[in-house]
Amino acid sequence: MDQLLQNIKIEINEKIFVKNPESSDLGKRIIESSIDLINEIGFEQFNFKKLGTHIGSNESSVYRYFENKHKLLLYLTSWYWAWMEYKLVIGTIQMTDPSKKLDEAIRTLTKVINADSNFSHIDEVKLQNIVIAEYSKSYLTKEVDSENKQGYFSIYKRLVERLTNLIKEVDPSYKFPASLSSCILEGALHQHFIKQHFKALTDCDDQLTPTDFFLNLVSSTLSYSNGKD
Amino acid sequence: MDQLLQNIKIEINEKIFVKNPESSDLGKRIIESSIDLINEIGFEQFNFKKLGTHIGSNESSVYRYFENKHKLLLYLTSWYWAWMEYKLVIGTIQMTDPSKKLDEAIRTLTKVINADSNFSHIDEVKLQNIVIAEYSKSYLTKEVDSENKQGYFSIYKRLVERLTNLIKEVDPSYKFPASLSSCILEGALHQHFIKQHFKALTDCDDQLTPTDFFLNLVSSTLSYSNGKD
DNA sequence: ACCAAATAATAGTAATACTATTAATATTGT
DNA sequence: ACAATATTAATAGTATTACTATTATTTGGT
Repeated sequence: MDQLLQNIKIEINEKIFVKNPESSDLGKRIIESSIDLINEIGFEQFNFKKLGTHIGSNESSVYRYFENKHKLLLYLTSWYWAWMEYKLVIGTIQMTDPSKKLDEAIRTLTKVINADSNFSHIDEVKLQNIVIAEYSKSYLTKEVDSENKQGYFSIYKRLVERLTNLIKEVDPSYKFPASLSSCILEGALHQHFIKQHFKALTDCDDQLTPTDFFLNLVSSTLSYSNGKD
Repeated sequence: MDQLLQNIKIEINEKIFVKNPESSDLGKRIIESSIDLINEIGFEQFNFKKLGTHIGSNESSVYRYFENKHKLLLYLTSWYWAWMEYKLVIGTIQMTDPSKKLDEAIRTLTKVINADSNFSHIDEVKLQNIVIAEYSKSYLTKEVDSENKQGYFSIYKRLVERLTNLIKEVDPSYKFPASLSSCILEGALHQHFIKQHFKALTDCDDQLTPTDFFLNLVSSTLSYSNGKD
């Protein structure tokens, strides 16, 4: 897959950035370093001055790429979800059995990224940790409706929709395909977070994973018309 | 229940506040007004200067009650979860059938608060909206582990645990009681949020509610040894 | 070598998140 | 009633943040 990914390009809504960070070396360093820094000190402590220092450049140079740190977070998380969507699509494209497709999709969307999945300048392991710890902050704002209208969350929404459709294919009679889909995506992030910080609130650890939990949940909730279960 | 609630007192971890807001009129006005203000302008835009103006008092007076706005959010959300726990306990105490108890618990924990549930100086409808929109921000921080150690999240954890135990009672063989419990509590907030802001990501609306979704999810996931289903 | 674009450096502003000090007001004990 | 004490309000000030504006310097293309 690494080779494949070398050649694809992840497209992010142009309104999210002032200047496309993919278009220059400095831009790429901004992305690379912001992932490092946010992962290390958290989104609240993170700012463009610290980022400037971190990349041996200047605060004002960062502002030529992103209006503010909120937009940068939207960029990073959009990139993550676009990458997830890509993995989901290529991982299930040749499958015909709906239940196997759904199974594979859930695995892709809920598992921990392993260190060697790296390509280009983006460290996906760190990026996933950022998404786990910070994604909610990108939409839990007073501006959510206007930003949603501008399409800032469209990649994530498309991904939820894809999973919803896979659920519908398996069980067209199920009443809550969209709710289940959003619950899996958001719930997986939450389970990953609490398995790190509130161990008593989950049964998941490195053996029994969030993937196991959601596979079990889905297989017992849906009526599989053909194939497995 | 309103009468009952008049007489109970919700106890919050003393480390969360500098001076107990329940101990004075100004303190109560701080709580009352902060709920109004955060609900209105959101947690990011909210600060103690605006709160001071709102209660016809001074910024520095607010600091005598809470170190910072993060602590105030911890106070408000702790109060909410304590109140939820209370409702859950008194709503299920006289029940004997585990599956009916669980059913009632899920209803209590996932439904929308209605306007007339008000008592004292706290507007529970607004407070629930705050919890839906802001609760995640109280623990998605770099300080989460140390604050957890200090017991700042103990009420919420106890509530998840209570629900976990109800799940275990219904189906002792189920492998993920804690994950399901945390998933319901956190997922309900999420479904309420997306039904307001990302309608395409959920099947829930005012007819088909998050409560319906989670009741269905739980009843199909657990094996009910006795009673319903 | 020269021009344009990109980047870096510097400075400055308004707002935020506080702290410290003092003044005014309420509450309590005798 | 009145002094002592606690509480609250007002004022001022600081460090940091989240930017904007201006100018200087570097870099790459022709």
